[in-house]
Amino acid sequence: MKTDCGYLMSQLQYMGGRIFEKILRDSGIDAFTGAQGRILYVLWEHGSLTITKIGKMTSLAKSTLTVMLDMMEKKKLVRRVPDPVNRRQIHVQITEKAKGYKKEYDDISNRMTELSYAGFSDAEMECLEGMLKRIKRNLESYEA
Amino acid sequence: MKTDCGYLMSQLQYMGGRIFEKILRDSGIDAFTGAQGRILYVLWEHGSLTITKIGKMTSLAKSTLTVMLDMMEKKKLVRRVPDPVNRRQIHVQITEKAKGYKKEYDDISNRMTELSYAGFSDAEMECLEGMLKRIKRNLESYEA
DNA sequence: TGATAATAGTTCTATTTAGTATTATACTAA
DNA sequence: TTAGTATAATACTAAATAGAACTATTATCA
Repeated sequence: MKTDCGYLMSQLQYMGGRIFEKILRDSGIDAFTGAQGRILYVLWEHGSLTITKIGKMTSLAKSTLTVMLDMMEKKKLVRRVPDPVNRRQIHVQITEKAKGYKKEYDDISNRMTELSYAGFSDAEMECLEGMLKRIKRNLESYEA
Repeated sequence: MKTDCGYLMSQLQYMGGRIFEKILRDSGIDAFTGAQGRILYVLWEHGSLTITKIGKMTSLAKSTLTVMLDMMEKKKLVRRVPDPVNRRQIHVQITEKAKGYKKEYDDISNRMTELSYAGFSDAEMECLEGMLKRIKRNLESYEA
């Protein structure tokens, strides 16, 4: 079947990204960007993770993360701690400073959600989320 | 309602982008990239468009398009033609060379669709597409 | 054990994306 | 008609993203 879903999702990504960055800045947050927020998102949840795990959870490539984490370390949002046992691994720890931004970020995420899914019923949102998860599984099994 | 749809869509974007680029390269196409393909997509349809219109159709910022079109012009995929009447406007024309890639691109798009939406019924795809369009309208009315 | 493979991260390079400021042109209204 | 505003595109800067090649470490197994 012919569909434009892929194209539509790109567009939502561009627009949504611009809007999110703007709301962040309008809220006076200059400590981190939207992209950095997506990495913090998994660290707010887990506190400390290896880079490989962050890659799995965010779906970002590892070379992307090296760069992002460099920046975030410079801004004291995260800390790299080598694993004493497996010396190949680096644990990325979230700092107290970054923990302090969680609430504000959640508020902005919620605003973004309200704005994006205006007019959606709960059932529709669940339906959408379910389908996105299925697509994710499809892509993951292809990439693997 | 709490949802992860935004986060999920970012992830699909990252994974899907990597996969698409890889399929492009594995298909022997090095004349353009996935991002450039999204711009060609609207030009294959319309032949010639002003930069502002390409921005509207792709949802890309105009400063993004200046750079992308520079590259695509260098690769002879498009041509910039000033409007003789309104001298502020530039018409971006697709070249014969770029037209020749349409079929291959469509084939790859179709493969990407099959892979992404494996297990989806036609009704589900239409449902998804409808919801994405609604989100797009919501974001557009916010950005305006 | 020692060779080889696998894993974890980084570096380097190139592309993509967008905000802000700027230039040039067109439109509008006093 | 000209002053002010809106529109169209570019220039400049900075960040985000990923592939390929690399280093270092750990695991495997003949």
